[in-house]
Amino acid sequence: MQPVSNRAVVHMDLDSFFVSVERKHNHRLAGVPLIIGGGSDRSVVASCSYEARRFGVSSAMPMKLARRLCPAAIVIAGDMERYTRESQEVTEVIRTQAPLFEKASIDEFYVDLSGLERFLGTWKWARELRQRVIRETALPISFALAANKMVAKVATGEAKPNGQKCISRGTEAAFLGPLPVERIPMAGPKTATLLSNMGVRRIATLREMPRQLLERVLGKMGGMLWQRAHGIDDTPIVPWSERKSISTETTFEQDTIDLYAMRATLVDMTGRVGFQMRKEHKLAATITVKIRYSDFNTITKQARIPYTGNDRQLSAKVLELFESAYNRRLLVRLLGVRLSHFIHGGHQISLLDDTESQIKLYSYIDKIKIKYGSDSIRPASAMGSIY
DNA sequence: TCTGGGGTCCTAGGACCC
DNA sequence: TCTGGGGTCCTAGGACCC
Repeated sequence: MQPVSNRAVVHMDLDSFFVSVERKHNHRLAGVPLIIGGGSDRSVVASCSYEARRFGVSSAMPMKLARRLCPAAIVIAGDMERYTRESQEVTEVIRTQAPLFEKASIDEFYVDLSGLERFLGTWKWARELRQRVIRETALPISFALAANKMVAKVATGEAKPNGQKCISRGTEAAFLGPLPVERIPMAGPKTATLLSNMGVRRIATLREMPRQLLERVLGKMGGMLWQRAHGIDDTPIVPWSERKSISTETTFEQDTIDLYAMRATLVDMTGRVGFQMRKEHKLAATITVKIRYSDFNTITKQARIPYTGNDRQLSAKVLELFESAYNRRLLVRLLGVRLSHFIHGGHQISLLDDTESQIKLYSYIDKIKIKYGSDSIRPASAMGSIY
């Protein structure tokens, strides 16, 4: 017998969030095809309005192509700081109402209403929360209510834009059945192609597959897909989790073989991730350097280091990793730096390498960055950086 | 039409230890 | 003397999400 889930989960998703924020502040943008994305030739679409989608524009599409598909579209660079602020406002509205919620991304939330069903109507509660968000933030939002996160998320996708949906207990399989498999979260293009080659396109068909077969072909993912196809998902609502890595990447305007520029860019990026890490009172034990060549081949080189928050030590290791990884005499498209394996620690612990005066100097530099912005000060070695 | 940037999690092989 | 088996850590790569 199937264990009966008694959970009640609401998934809420702001409709084309970046577009909605822009329209909120400029009413002339209403009703027209609108694309948010970088101005560079190499950037991609971050968000687009439904009017633009009608021309075939979609998220993550190269801007070049998007402009060609919809030449009439208004293109806006976008302002992540503003989006983050507006997202925070929505979060606060939900916080005042929800007993337990998870912020899953800048525009997505899960609320756990398990156990409250006997005391209040969850559907009514969720509808009222949605109306409150719309009223207090002037941003359109959709939601779905279901027995678990996965079904709720899929249902929100079906409710969009500006809609709401309830999948009542026991009807999960019937709801999911006709949908294409890629509608299941975590079933991306690769998995969808693989399943399609096995003759599986709809979730109902996936459900008929022997679980062992899926596990053989897709490993852990296979078992999870099989469960999800049946509407089963027991992942909990997690209110907060500490981030496990800090990274940054730069795609050059034009591919380069200029070693001086590449090294300077790496030092500059290391300074930025290092600064962010210290702001969060973390120290890293792993550094990863990423190189993407012009042919899109991508390699990463990672190394364990003694816990540090020191830019000089981080940069030295980054450059060392780069030298050992950069072995093709080929144009480079992208460079990346990532810090991970953190421990909590407000100050330097690498006393062997850091004199007291150096520690003071570095904390002074960070204070300047906090006051005047992280670009206000940088080492001379990052001066050739091509931003 | 050549494909951003910031993340998470999984896999597989090798090193190393007992 | 030609060879165990389990556990854990590390590295590289890849799929996926927003």
